[in-house]
Amino acid sequence: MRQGSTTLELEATRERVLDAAEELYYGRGVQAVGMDAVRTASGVSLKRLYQLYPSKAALVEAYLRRRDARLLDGLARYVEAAPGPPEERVAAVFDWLYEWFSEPDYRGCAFINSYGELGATTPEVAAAARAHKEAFQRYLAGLVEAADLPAALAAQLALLAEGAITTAAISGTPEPARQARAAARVLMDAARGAVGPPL
Amino acid sequence: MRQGSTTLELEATRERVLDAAEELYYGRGVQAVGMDAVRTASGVSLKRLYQLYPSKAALVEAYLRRRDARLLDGLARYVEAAPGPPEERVAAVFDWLYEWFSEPDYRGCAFINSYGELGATTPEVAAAARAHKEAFQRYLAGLVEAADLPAALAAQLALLAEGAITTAAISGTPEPARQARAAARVLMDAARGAVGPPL
DNA sequence: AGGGTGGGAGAACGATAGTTCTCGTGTGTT
DNA sequence: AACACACGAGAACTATCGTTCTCCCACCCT
Repeated sequence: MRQGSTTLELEATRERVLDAAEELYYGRGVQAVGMDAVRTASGVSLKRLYQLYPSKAALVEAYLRRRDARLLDGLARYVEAAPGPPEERVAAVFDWLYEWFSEPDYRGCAFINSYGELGATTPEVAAAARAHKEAFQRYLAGLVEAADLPAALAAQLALLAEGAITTAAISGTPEPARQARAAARVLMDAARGAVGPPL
Repeated sequence: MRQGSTTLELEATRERVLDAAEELYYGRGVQAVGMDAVRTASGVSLKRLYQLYPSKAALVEAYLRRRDARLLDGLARYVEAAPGPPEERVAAVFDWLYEWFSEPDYRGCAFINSYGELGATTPEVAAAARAHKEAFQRYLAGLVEAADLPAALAAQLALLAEGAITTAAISGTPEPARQARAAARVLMDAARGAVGPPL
């Protein structure tokens, strides 16, 4: 424990590793990326890498955990900054999606991708995907409630968002965010028009 | 070309191989399944396997091609059998989804899963996913047009369906099909109410 | 009946990946 | 100044996988 081993530097190295891992895993898929690629991209030696994360599985878990937190934080910050009535905040979710889809390296939802790749063989990955989607739904449900809209609307809006996420990835255009936003507005208006039944 | 080599038997063996490959690839992910597992599951020797499909990539392509055809055929047959006005056929799409999601081994859309796993490294897989989703959208667009609904509705209904597909996979329940169906009906009603603008 | 051919089982081969080990070097401590 | 430790670079080890090869048996035709 001489030099470079302060807790702070350790944490900074962890971040560097996660930065590299995230870009590689998200961009190419988890299985397609070896530990050596993470080492090269991060500039952290294999030895230190395995000190920080005792196995690739642990690194993958950390990648998903951080991505979950960052995505939801980013969404919340974006929505919080959106002006207008609560209903407008719900619509802002889809604007956020549009910006996300427009990023040049957009390749869909890391959790859905990981689920398809590893969900069947690695229960932790399946659990991470479930947790992430549940957290997203909870957040949406909060917005829906704040807008005084029926609770059942949240699940429907989530479906639109999820559909937009995969459709944008596969088709390669951010347009699905717009279509989802328009559909969301129709659903909200309809729910407003008749508060009780139409679900 | 003696025995067992008639074109018919060849085709039957191909189907056996594809049956095994489909179950394994869909259930565990493509990368997680080796050629040896396909050989064991199908009972077809490695030599014959490589005669029928010259590489794993070729087998994967055949798997996706057949799955594409079967899914869309199954959907079309289901919808065609649905009684009622054209609008009811659109709703039937979501009933079909519900049945699909209820299958015990349901694990989401093979194309989305393959895209997440291999789309970045294997352009053929990305293309297959795109083609499949486009075909699905085209089919939906046909139903929407037959129901005299605005064309833009098709994309929105597709988003609901896609969202339901991944949400049902990750959450493990078929409920998203119901929620999507309800939302679809609201969208259709709204489009009917005001034929031109609300898109 | 006998030989040649097709086919099956599984070994073999080369590549890749996850993980660990070795070696050399530089640095802080005594 | 010398030692001890930590670290980086990369080899090494093991397992797995895609693909091919070898060996052998059984069958069909003459």
